Amino acid sequence: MPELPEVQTIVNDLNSAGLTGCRIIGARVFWPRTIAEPSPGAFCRRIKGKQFTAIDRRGKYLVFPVDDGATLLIHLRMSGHLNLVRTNTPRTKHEHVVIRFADGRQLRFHDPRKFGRLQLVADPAIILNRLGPEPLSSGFTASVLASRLKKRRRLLKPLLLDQTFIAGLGNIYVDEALWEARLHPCRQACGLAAPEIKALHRAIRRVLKRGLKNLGTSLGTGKANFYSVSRRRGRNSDQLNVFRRAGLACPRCQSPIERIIVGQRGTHLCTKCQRVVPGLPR
DNA sequence: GTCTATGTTTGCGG
DNA sequence: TCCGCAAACATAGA
Repeated sequence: MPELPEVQTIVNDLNSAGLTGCRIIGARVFWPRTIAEPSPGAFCRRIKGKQFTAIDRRGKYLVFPVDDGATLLIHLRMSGHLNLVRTNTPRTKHEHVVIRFADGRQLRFHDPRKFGRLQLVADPAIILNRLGPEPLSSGFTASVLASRLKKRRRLLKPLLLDQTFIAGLGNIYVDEALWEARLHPCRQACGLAAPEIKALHRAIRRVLKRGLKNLGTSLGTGKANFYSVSRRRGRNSDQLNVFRRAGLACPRCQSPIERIIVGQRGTHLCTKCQRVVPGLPR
């Protein structure tokens, strides 16, 4: 669920809360598998007495450099949330890891589906360098995208979801970007014409910036939905043009949005605006 | 009550 | 290289 705009919103919230520089007085783990490395016991011992020197993001990872040189990486996967609460707040059912700070606050990792992971590593680059370019960085130009697309024969949808191709996109923003760029999710990456690549580049950046401006996308009322720190909702769902809108009118041409499966993922598109073979009727 | 789908990532087999 | 599938889980919605 949390994609780049949602993760960045959480990072911003944690920074506003002034979490960097707070002394960590201890940690507790209630679901061991949530700690990918080291062991839960070692994790608690090593983080105790330290502090975060910054809070950052790379792709969908939250990145917390620790003052002893290690780095805490958090990946929220499907249903992870972070709650920042006072010490005396009762622990809720799905809060699997609690990090206690000297100022009486706690950062709690809440994750009903238990897919999310925390890892404390010596060298985060080993993990983060695998990721593709940051789509909102200045280095991510249309020509960078073009040269990467040219080398790949895969379909656009699964390729854009591949974090080693481009970092931070998930199902929501890929569908939105492809609609915005008028590209069918089943187009082959190496088959795009130059103007189409430019349109895709613009669309990716536009939908991510819009998501960020709206503090992320929160859908419905479900518990497995995106909330920023301490359950604050984003309002980007109002801005979605196709995602979870099957049967509703395409905002551009009024024909109904369809939902198909591409690469085993639910995919939303307008088959009138987004043609597999451009120029030809579907 | 039962069944299905789910916004992520990884690893496997073909 | 690329694809499909399963697994890690809980919950919402039909």
